[in-house]
Amino acid sequence: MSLRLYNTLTLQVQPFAPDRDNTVRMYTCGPTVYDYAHIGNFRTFVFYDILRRWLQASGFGLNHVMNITDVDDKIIRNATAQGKSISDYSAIYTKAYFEDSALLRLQKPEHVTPATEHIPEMAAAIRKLGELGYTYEGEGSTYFRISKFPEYGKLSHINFSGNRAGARVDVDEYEKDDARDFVLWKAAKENEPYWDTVVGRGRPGWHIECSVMAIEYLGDTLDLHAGGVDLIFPHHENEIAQSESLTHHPFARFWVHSEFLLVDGQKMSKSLGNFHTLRDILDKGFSPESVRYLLASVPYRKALNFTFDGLKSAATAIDRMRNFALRLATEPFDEGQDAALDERAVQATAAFRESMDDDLNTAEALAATFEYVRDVNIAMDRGAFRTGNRERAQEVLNLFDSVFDVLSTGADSNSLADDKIDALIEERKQAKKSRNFSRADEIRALLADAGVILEDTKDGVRWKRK
RNA sequence: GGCGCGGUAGCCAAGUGGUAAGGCCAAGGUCUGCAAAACCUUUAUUCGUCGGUUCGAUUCCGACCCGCGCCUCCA
Repeated sequence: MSLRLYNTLTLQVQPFAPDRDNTVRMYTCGPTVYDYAHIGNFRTFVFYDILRRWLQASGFGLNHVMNITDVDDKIIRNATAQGKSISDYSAIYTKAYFEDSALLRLQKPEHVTPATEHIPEMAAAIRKLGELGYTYEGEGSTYFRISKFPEYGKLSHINFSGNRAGARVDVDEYEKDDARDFVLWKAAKENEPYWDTVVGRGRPGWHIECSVMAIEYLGDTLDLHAGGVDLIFPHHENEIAQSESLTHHPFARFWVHSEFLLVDGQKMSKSLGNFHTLRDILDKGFSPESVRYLLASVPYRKALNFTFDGLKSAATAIDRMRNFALRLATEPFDEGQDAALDERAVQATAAFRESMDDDLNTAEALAATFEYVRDVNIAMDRGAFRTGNRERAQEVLNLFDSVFDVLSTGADSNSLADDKIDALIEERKQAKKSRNFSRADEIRALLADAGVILEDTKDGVRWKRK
């Protein structure tokens, strides 16, 4: 079987493949850079990364666009409060976002597109929508008239009949004809940043940036559009309305959405005191790999309950996997090749692939990997594992790590050079030989302080960095 | 009120109309100068509750209870 994904548009799991030339045209809703991204944001961003990696593992090329929302009410408010320009302000958090992303080993999309670098294109699109009769103006702002788009609600599966109200609902602090209508262009207000464009002086509404940048970089129809479930309505519904009114083509073939992250069973909020940024978590001594593993281990369509116990558990699980990788790399196995063990590796690979193909079932893929690790550990213990089995075993690990990417350590190998470590291990070996165990333990402790852990095995000493 | 999701061992969590993956934690054991690592054994006769369909349901249907999300900015 090949990759199947749950499509919010159809409410079904469907076979996924790009529409043409084997390249997936995908768009994901990126961060709004008004503050440090929190762990909930990263749940979704890690999901994008897992999706990217599995699309690549499935043999597809990738053309992935992610926006950076660098102009919005919160950015303006915070920048103003600090006496900064919005670009100076948002630059701080854009930079922080990419630092955090690198720590979490998130692959960078082929195109990262800041909204403020595409204002003229947005204005042009809004003007075109106006020419096509989809918009109206009020007090210098431009709105999208939902009543002109009969399919509105097809993504969120909301039936809007009888829900018209006609009341003027003040949502974006501007007046609208219909509660569902949304703002495409906001008229400049006192003391707010603005752009002079073909649709007047002001700034873009939120939704238009995604439509315009997606179409500019990827064409009228995307293969895949992703985001968090909270964006289904109204954001993605609005994107569809704008885009399809503009191009008269389906905007995206697949819509995939990641579920929410809860903290200690509750929605994360600053008032509950359960609001965590990645930085906060790392400051408590957890590794970025642990965070990545935890966020990736729960399938994306299930709500993920984040706890620090869960993080500890993730760290231990990673250790188990790393210990296995170390053993595979360093233990001197007997010559030969065990056919059954190679077969076991092939089977593990197939199980892993089948799980990931099944709507990215990471929990099951993990189980397939751990079962394999246990079986091979057993084989190693009883001497059945041979040098000739290394290659296939390594392939299993490589496949696992091509998705989860947690095996390599954070690499602060500046602490102690390898040859220094080897020298100390040699000294300890001599100490042990002369039964000077206190010196041997001293060396172990010394290395431990430097983040190096020694393991005595029947085949000699091996070491790893913590 | 409308729409949707979920309730599986101490915790996280997969899964199926045929009798419960995996990870973490805990206890005991093998190995070991010590410490690790690894392995073994033990830990849900049971899958929110109550009914129904069925030879058989955790898996299908209904009702109920509980938790959560969206409907307004939000990953």
